[in-house]
Amino acid sequence: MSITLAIVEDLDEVRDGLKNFISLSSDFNILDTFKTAEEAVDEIPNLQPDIVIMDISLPGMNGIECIRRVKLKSPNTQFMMFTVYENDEKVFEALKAGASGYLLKNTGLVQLIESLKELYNGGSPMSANIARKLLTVFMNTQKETEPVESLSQRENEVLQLLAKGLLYKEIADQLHISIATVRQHIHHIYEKLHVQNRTEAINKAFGKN
Amino acid sequence: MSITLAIVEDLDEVRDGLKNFISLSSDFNILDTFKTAEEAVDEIPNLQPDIVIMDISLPGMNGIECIRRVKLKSPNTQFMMFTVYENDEKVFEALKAGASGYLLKNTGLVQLIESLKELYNGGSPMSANIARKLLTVFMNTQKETEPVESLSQRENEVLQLLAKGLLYKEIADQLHISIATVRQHIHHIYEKLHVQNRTEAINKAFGKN
DNA sequence: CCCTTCCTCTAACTTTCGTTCTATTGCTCC
DNA sequence: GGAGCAATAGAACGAAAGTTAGAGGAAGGG
Repeated sequence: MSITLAIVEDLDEVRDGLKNFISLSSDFNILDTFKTAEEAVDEIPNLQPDIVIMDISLPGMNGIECIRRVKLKSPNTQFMMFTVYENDEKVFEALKAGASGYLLKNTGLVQLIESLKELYNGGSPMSANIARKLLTVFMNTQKETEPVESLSQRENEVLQLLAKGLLYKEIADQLHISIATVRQHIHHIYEKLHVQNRTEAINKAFGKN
Repeated sequence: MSITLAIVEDLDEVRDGLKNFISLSSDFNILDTFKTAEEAVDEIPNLQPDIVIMDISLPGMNGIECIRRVKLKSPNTQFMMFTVYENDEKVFEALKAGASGYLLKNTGLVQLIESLKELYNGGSPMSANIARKLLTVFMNTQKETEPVESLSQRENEVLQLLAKGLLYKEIADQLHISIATVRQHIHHIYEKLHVQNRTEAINKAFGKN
């Protein structure tokens, strides 16, 4: 019941170092290693490994695009990023592409072994710095709705019609009030929701984001 | 330059075990330990520790509520959850309350020491299972709405930005094209969707109504 | 090679949106 | 019996949105 692996890493020392160290453990079986994303995309679907250890910076196609392509033909394979990249863009792009683990290259080899097992068992091992980035995004999406002063009855009615895409004039006619009043209500709605226009108000009011 | 700590944990063996083990390291200075959240809420603000190790299940007030209250009066303190709870609700509640680290109690003490240092240095160490939960939420929030067919690739891109409430100018900047072109695309979008304005287009494209 | 589609752009509009200021009425709360 | 708020409204103005007409380049199919 050993865990099958593939490694994609262009630097010879790193690739060989990983291979040699991991091979010491009987829990793992390294099926193959690759120097380029292109080779990996061609071959990994034939191997269907449990886990691919993936670098980001590779000559030609990068590791993130490599994940996208391999994943299509090897859907049960999990990807462990192992890279020096720590900037938000790369991290989030890799995770969106389908990486389930993300370790920085300063991670110890013993820790890497442990993390591979955790990944195999359904966890998402990641360096603390990476996890913090993810947590920050989480906090931003989950942050409690700030004390938005609730809209008045009339303002809610206007908002409903506004969300349908009606013109101010149509809203005015439907509610039997003047356009000037509609403008007033809408202005208040925008103030209370802290937005600048119709679309933002709709998104905010009906939790789209 | 040792890291100051407080521990909130009701079980004597666990609390003492943590205290004794961590005390072996000169990197840490345990200021005090607490058996209940109530005591912690009263005393921790006076201590202003760098980190609080927090259990969730406590007699009386639970650890999550305890974080919320302590955080108000000790804003620079970071919270490391150390608990057996692994269900989504507790995990997310704790993170939302302000925990920056989350370790399950099966974590080794050596690993805990390491994680405390990472937390102090701005990371968010968390058990792989916890990170996976966070990653799952991330993936759900990041998935894009599927493209509306009949619209061209470019028109779909414009529509996505349009739906966020961006100004024409902002859309133009983001796509690196002129405002005039944005107008063209949007005009075509409206034609194809048989609508007259932004809001109707959004409703039609993303089956609101 | 022509035809079509897509993407890009200029230019000159009209219409609608959104802001700001002011003001009246009616209601409630203390 | 003010103080405060919700709803109403007019007026004037700048800022966006949306329309229309025309045109060129790139890509792909018949």
